[in-house]
Amino acid sequence: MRKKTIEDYIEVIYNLHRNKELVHTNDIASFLNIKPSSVTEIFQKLKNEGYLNYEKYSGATLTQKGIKIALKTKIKHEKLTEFLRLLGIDKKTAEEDACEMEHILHPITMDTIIKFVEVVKKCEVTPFWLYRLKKYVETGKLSKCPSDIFKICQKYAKN
Amino acid sequence: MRKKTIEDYIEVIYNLHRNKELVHTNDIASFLNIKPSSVTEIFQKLKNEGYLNYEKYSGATLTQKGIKIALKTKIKHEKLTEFLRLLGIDKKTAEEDACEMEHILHPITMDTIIKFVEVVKKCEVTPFWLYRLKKYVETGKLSKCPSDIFKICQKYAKN
DNA sequence: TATATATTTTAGGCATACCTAAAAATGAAG
DNA sequence: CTTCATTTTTAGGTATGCCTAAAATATATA
Repeated sequence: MRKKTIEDYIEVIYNLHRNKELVHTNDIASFLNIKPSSVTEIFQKLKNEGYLNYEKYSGATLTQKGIKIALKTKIKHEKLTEFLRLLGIDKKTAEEDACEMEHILHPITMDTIIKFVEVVKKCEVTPFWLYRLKKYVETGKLSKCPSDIFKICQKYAKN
Repeated sequence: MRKKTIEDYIEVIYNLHRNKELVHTNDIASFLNIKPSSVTEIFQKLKNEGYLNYEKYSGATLTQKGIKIALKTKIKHEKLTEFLRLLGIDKKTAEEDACEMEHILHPITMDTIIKFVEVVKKCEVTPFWLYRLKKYVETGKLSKCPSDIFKICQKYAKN
C-alpha cells in the first residue's frame, strides 16, 4: 500500500473512532464518498499490514501500530493547517493543502515548519511581516520594510 | 493522466530540452530510472493530450501547451525551494519537498508562499524570527521574543 | 422465529503507471 | 549497401485503488 493511502484511511478511521467503538466499512465509505466494497479491500490490506483489528462483518478498530500512525498524522495535519492559517490561507484551503502535505514532507521540513509556527506564536503579537504579507496578497502591492524594523533586524544580524 | 504525472514528465522533458533539440524516451528513462518502454507509453498519452509533438522513433518536443505547463511548474518548483531554503532546510531536502508540493498546493497557497518569500526578502536583512527558528531547530530550545521586537509588533498591530 | 431489509463481502472489471521480453526501426562501419 | 549493434516500440503482465453486481451475513419487525 502507498504511504498516502495508509495514512489517509487511518486518519479517517481514527476520527470516526470517537463516535463509535467499532468502525464499519460503510462509515468510511460514506465519509470518503466511495463504495463500501472498496473499503472492505483496504480494511483487509490494513489488517494484513498490522494497522487494524478487523473481522469480516464486524467492523474494525486500530491496533497500537495503527494508533501510532493516526496520532503522528493528526499532529502533522493540525500543525500544517495552523501554519497555512498563519499565512492567511482560508480554512478550507488550509485543511485541504495540509491533508496533502502531511504525507509528503520530510521529517526535517515538518519539524521546521512546526517550529516556525511556534516561534511566530511565541511573540504573542502579530509579526510585522504578516501585515505586509496580507496587504501584498490582497492588493498585489509589496510595501518596503519599515526602517525601525530594518534597524532591529540589523541589530540581530550582528549577534 | 494524473496531474502529478503530467507535470513531472513535462518538467523533466523541459529540462532535457536545453541540451538536445529532440528528447528521446531513453533520455527520460535513464534520468528517472525507469524503463524506456514506460516512457513510450507516457509520451503517447502526453501527445494525445496535446502536450507533446511526438512521432514514433524520432523523439519529442513540447507543444505550446506543454511549454506553458513546464514554465508554470518550474516557477512553482523554484519558489517552493526558495521558501524551504529560507526556513533553513538543506538543499536536497528542499528540492525534493518542493518537487512534491508543486503538484498539490492550491493556487492561493502557492501565491501566498511566493509572496511570503518576497516580503521577507524585501527586508534585505535576515528577519529576527529566522534567528530564533534556526536556534530552535538546532538546539530544541525556543527563546522568548525580545522586548524591542515585541514593542514594534504591538505598534504595527495598532495600525 | 421467520422473513424482509440493510449491511458487508466477494468476484470480476477498469485505468494508471510501472515492468519484461520480443519485434521493429534506426544508424554506423565495413 | 548490407549487416550488426543500439534504440525504440509493441504486446502482454503486475499492483494499486477504485468500480458494479451478486452473494452472504446481520438486523429489525411482524
